[in-house]
Amino acid sequence: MQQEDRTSGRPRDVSADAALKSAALGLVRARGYGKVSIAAIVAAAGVARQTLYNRWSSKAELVLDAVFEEVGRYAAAPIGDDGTNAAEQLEAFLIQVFAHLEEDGETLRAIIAAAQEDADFQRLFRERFVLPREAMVTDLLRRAQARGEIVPARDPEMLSAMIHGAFWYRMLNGFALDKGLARAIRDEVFRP
Amino acid sequence: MQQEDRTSGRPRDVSADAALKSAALGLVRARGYGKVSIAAIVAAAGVARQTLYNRWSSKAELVLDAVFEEVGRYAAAPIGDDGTNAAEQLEAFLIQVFAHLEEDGETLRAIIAAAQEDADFQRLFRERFVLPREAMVTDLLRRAQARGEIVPARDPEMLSAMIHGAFWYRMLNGFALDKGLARAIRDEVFRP
DNA sequence: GCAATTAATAGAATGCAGTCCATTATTCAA
DNA sequence: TTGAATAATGGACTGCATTCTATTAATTGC
Repeated sequence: MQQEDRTSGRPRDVSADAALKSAALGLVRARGYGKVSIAAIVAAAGVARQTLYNRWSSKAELVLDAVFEEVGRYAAAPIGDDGTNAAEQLEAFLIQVFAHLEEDGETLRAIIAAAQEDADFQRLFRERFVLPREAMVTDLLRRAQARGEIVPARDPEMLSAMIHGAFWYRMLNGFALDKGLARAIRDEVFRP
Repeated sequence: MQQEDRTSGRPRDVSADAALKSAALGLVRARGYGKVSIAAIVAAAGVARQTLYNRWSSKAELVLDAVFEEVGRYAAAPIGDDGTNAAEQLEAFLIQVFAHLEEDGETLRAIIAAAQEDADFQRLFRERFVLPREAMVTDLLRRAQARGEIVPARDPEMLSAMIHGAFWYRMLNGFALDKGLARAIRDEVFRP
């Protein structure tokens, strides 16, 4: 989605944006990404096919916007530095993420797949979705390191990649993401 | 690919198998998975389209066979327990894997993508490719644990998932896999 | 009003994976 | 030699994402 202010010409129908995102969100959650066609989305939104492609350059981009605009709220704010220690914070974060992925995990897998087939989309997804979430964990670990809960020798960036990697790897290979996994990751990161 | 011994009927043309795998391997490495069509593969192999689908049920299955039959040799044998310690063994394993992925990383990414869109293929890929490689690292870590190089409290399975996860995550997000990454993973696993 | 500009629309066109079909080929068993 | 079984083949067919085209609609500056 790109915007630009023009001085002449017919203006964009702003309601089409919301109609398309809403249609995409509803259909993808109801039927699954692979079962939803562009034709179905534009029919549900009541717009022409080209209207979609005037705003997004692929189905994956639209769905990224639609599903993860709402999800942008989940874990969008940096993990709060509440009274608990970093181990508790990390486990709580993972439990929250896994709970959301019960709803949207199939869509996230489809989006990761789409990113492998389209370099532009890969970049968009990385900047808009992946890196911000990676940074949340990195920051959590850095703060913990500053407080002495993690020894200075460890590398928060590498740890964050290993944490995210662990559940991506499990998810992409068809395993469920449950509280046991959250606990196991926590225990490996904060080993005694 | 499934086999069955029959007592009558025209036998499979065994040369078609090799011709198809060879054509797929050459084309995918030369042009990239996404740029190679089924039509191009069967034309290069000199067989009819249906002949391919008599043997494999999708392009992804054929390419999995074609590319990773050869690669089955790379890191196929359990990591040798040579004189070195586990940290060295892990780093050497990762360097070897990353070197092979310089050639076939794009194909692996395409195969991971295909696995997200087809549950049957996901299972095949997991059993034939993912789990054996995961087990190699798990075994390495278990042996190291038995020798006392890793404290008993740590979980080799979780560690192995974090190790593989770390480079999958990096690879799927468009980052290069280099010796620096191998070293960083080693250092995090065998932290002082 | 009129020209220029950009959007929305319906529908056709393209390219590709995977399926279906009719025909021909090869083998085994009787 | 013939029939049953299965394979190979060429080509048609389906479903889908994405692009292209021609037409109509809404806007601004004159």
